[in-house]
Amino acid sequence: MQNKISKATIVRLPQYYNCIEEMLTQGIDHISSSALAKKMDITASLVRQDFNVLGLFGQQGYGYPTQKIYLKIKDLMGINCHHHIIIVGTGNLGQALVINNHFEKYGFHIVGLFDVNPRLIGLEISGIKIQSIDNLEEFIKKNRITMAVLTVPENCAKKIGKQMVDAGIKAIWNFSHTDLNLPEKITVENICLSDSLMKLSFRFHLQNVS
Amino acid sequence: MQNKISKATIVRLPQYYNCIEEMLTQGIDHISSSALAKKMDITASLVRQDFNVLGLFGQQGYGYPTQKIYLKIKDLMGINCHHHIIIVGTGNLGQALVINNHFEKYGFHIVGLFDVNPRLIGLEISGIKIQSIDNLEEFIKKNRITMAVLTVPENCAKKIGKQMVDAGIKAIWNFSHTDLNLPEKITVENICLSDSLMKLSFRFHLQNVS
DNA sequence: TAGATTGTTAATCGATTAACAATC
DNA sequence: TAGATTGTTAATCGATTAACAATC
Repeated sequence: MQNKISKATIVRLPQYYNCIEEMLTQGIDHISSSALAKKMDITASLVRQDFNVLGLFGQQGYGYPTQKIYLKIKDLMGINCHHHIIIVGTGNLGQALVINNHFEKYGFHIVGLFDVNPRLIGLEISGIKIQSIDNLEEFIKKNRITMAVLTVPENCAKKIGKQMVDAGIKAIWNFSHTDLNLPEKITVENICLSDSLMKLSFRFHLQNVS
Repeated sequence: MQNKISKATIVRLPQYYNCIEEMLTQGIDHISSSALAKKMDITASLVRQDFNVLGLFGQQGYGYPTQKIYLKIKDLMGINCHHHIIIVGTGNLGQALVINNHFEKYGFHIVGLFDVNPRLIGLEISGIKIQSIDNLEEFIKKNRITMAVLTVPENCAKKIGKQMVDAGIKAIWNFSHTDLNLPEKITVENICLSDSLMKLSFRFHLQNVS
């Protein structure tokens, strides 16, 4: 099945998930590719192509069973089971992520917070104590943590990234504005806020100046 | 020139900017497409194609003049002049954005903060007072604000988005996890953190379970 | 001049859309 | 059965790569 799931399909996967979740809450128990496509603002053909490579199947003349497809996507994304994650860097952004806690909803349970700043170490956020980054490696190994959020400044991101991977981390949600240069088998998802802001600025400029 | 700058090219534009900025600080005054490509992990051909549609030109046998190209990209992205922006929603994420202030570096000057929460209204963050969202429309009109950051909860995002556009906002950096459904001429850049987290989870799952 | 590297056209690759037979 | 809609193949579209003549 996963012989060739394109990047473009992966981007749409969470969107399908959200869309179908909403339908479930509305009590809709089946949906056609064309109805889903309309809601997602894409073509029905693309929905069917995506579902095909993802191994999601429907029934001719009827459509796709909402509940079943929903659970299957959940399964594919690995958010049906609980993951333990840590957050490294508890500055403003790190703290905001902990407090907003979009994680729990998707099965990500925060089990550790780390920082270098002695003024933060020992503080509790949402009931979790901030530890010294000196404990990082030991903590990862001892608790067999595989997933981490990296919200440290640019200048130390590469170093800490490598440290974490050496200790056993396999996936990193990277908010530092730098490329971590890690081995290919490590899954890294970059969020570069300033790049996104510049994109906005460029598109705005193009519309309003040209 | 801007007859057809593809989405893919726009994504790379801030990356070119960062790359070339770094080179400038290193005192490199010209660069070939192949050297830049190597640094960006793309092909030299793609660099030249991108630069062509963007109107960035070099010299055969020599390459591209770093300084000139840098300033031209800055110009294209509209970050050579000062923009006044406002932040609507000063919860944890909004506050983190103000405090981290990635804005100023790119010429975005925060001139207003807004929230509904009476416990936040009147507080100052980085020297800027949080106002009631009731003042929002008047403030936008009076100060001719065209760009806004939207960091409010999902359930009120659409309403506030429309309000802002009616008052004169032309570009929105949208952190609420919802589609704003605004007219096409309004530039919207969405950041959906939970979608990004799900993408990470899926890719991780694919690597480590299959 | 000779070497390097651009600007640009043509070829390839990948992703989206269209079409339609299969079938619930 | 007739209508609806899938699953899948073929056609199109867009983006990337390769190639090379032009030229600094």
